[in-house]
Amino acid sequence: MPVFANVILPLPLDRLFTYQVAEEDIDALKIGMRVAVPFGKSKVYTGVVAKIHQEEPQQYEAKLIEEILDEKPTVTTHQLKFWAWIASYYMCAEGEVMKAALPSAFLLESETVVELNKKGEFDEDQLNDQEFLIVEALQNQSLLKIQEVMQILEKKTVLPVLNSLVAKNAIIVNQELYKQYKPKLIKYVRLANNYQSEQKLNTLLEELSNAPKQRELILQLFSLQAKLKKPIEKKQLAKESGASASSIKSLVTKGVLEEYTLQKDRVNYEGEVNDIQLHFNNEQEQAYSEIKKHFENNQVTLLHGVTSSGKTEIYIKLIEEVISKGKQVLYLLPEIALTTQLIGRLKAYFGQEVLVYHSKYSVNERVEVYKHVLNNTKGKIVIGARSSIFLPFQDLGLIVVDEAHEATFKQYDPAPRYQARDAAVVLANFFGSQLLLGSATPSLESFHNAELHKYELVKLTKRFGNVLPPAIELVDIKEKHKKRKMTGHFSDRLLEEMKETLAEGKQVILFQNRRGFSPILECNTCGHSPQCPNCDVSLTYHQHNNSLRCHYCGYHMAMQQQCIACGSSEITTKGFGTEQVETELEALFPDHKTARMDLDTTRGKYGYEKIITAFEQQQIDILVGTQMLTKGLDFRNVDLVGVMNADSLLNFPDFRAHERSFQLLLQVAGRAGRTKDRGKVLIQTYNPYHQILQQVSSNNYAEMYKEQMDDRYNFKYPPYYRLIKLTLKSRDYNLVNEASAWLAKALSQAFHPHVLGPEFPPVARIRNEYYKNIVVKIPPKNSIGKTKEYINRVLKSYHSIANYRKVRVIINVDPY
DNA sequence: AGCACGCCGACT
DNA sequence: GTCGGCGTGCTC
Repeated sequence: MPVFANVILPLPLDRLFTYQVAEEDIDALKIGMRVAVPFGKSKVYTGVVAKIHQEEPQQYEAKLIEEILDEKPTVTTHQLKFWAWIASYYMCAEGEVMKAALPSAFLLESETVVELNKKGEFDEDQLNDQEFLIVEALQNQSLLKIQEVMQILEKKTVLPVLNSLVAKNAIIVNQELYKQYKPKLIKYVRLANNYQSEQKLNTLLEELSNAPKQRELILQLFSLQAKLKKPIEKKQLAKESGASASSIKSLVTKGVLEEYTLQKDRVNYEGEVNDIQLHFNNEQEQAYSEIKKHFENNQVTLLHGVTSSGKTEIYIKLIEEVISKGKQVLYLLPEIALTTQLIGRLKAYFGQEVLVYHSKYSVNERVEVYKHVLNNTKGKIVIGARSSIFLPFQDLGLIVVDEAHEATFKQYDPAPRYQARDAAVVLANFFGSQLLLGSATPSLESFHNAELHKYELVKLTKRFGNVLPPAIELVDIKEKHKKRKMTGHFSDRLLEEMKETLAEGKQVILFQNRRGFSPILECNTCGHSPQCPNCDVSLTYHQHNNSLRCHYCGYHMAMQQQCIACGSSEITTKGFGTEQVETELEALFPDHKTARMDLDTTRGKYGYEKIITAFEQQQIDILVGTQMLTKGLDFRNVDLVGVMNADSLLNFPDFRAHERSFQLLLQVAGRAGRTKDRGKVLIQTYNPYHQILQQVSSNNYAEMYKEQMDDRYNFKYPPYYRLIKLTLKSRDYNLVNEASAWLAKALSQAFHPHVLGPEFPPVARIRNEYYKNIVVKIPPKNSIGKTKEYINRVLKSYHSIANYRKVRVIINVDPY
């Protein structure tokens, strides 16, 4: 009986593909293994086996699986089930989920390579110019990729040329898989067996008396061995002895030393493990036992604890208990908060048990973490960003979602557009594991769930060590402007407080939300401001390299001295960003060290850490930054936090703008006064009577919640209604309009009046592509599954209209 | 998504 | 006459 396998391929296609299993592979092949399969005319893809069966396909002849890439499954059945759920809920292909779920080193793609046909006889005279070029290139370089062939010939369609060469027996064309994951190999040295006895050794040292460097090397090797009591790295020996690599080499050639290699784990923790005792206060003790009680009933629990109320200690205690039972723990954090601070804390406590998984890790590092989790070999605790929900857990006992309100748990692009916090609930269900959502400012969705008793709620209302919450003061900059009390973007109040704080030797954080508030150029004469040629946005001014840039497509040009439209040289910058704040600071506080933390200054793997460390060690007095400042950072010496302008947050055109402003402002405020002294927060605004700002200043979550929920109810938004956003995109402006109008009308037939749009987004053109949005609102009583089914049906008929097919439709379920 | 196949305009 | 452009349809 022939055996077949359904394979998930890393493509945005809505189905699996069936391949035949070769006779000799039938016993070896298991569900969850990776296989290399031919696809189309020339491609080879890595796929994952989702099902093995004996139903022969009737419509086509199944191709054979080319190769099995695993000895045992890389993907667990839990994962396959989870992938299927994600694909169906977030309306995308399983292949897209697979791409997000597996480290890219696991998914090799084939590449066509060309080499000379050494066996074949051919006549060079029979080649035309192009063919000759290829043969000539192959004489210098044994392998050519298609890309390289294209470069040599300076054209795109190279296949006819290659085919002709194959026909003339000149070359052969092969499919080559990309290189696999590479283990990290370290070279070690040791004394050869012959010299292990003391007697032999003495003779050796005598022999080497006229080769002092080599003699020193041997002695150094011994002292290192005695000190470290573990294998000696070649590099380290060279460094310690000051000898060159060639001295080592000559000792190896003499047979005195032996070289050998060992595989080194990239994910190693070499720091110390401290025996830290957790001391709970009464409130923490209470919260902890409540959480435990809810967990016993398998309830998702929401921990609503004000900033620095000691949530982390509670997590640690819960984690400790779970791993002591031999189960695994997943600790989810928003990407941005994944800094050394928290990881350091957990590693100091749990040592080798901690694995870290996020996007700044290299492909190879991710493979190692993946394997450790799969085999349960090392580390029971995974700290990671949203994608770590896809790791191959065996026995997951607990998931902690920290800063659970954070929008970055939702993936925006590419598909799968999943919300890791929500998906974690499903994941926890699969494993029967406990789930804790932690936040100082829970999202309305989560809090609503707690109200409905879908989740249980546990509160921490006091800051740890009874530190008072920071005093929050609103500064009316409209009035300050009137009374001429502003210096640049600083009010007299802010300057006053800053001077006082700095005088006490304390630090200051200034927060400037860059979004929608970057400096743009404007001509005083005609009002023109330079636009991006590819996107519908104004270019923003970047002082550090004196250029104008587009944030969407990266287009940039030199700063203009004259207006492009009218030639006037009277140009001003409008709006302000972190850079400008920093410049003003340098003039206002020349004796204090300032630094800036935003996307520009934190590039690179350690950019972020450098600034944080410098600030921690108080080499920086004033730190200016964007959102990044708000996440999970713990600075002991900060007494003042200034928000340069709160209005840009509040005026953001989004139904969550108010909720998000509240969260952000309270998070920023939480950076102030984390120790004994009461911190101070100044929020500058044109609109101090705004209800959100009032609620922030009185730290009144309950009131904010009630008011926002009323709005959501009245305007039919989440958490009452669910949303699905469809975005249409094309280079053809008219076609986007036409196609989106058609789609909106088709959807309205079933969902009227709950279809919004089509509408252009605030930035309607990006990289020369036009965008238009349609939002479907799903009333609470309607089935989400049925709604999606219907949308899929509409999309099917949409795609059957040939003209509309070139307009891409992006589906975003529960958009943020 | 790729990638081949197929049908039309601008060049030797 | 061909080269090379993009539109169309398929991939087990």
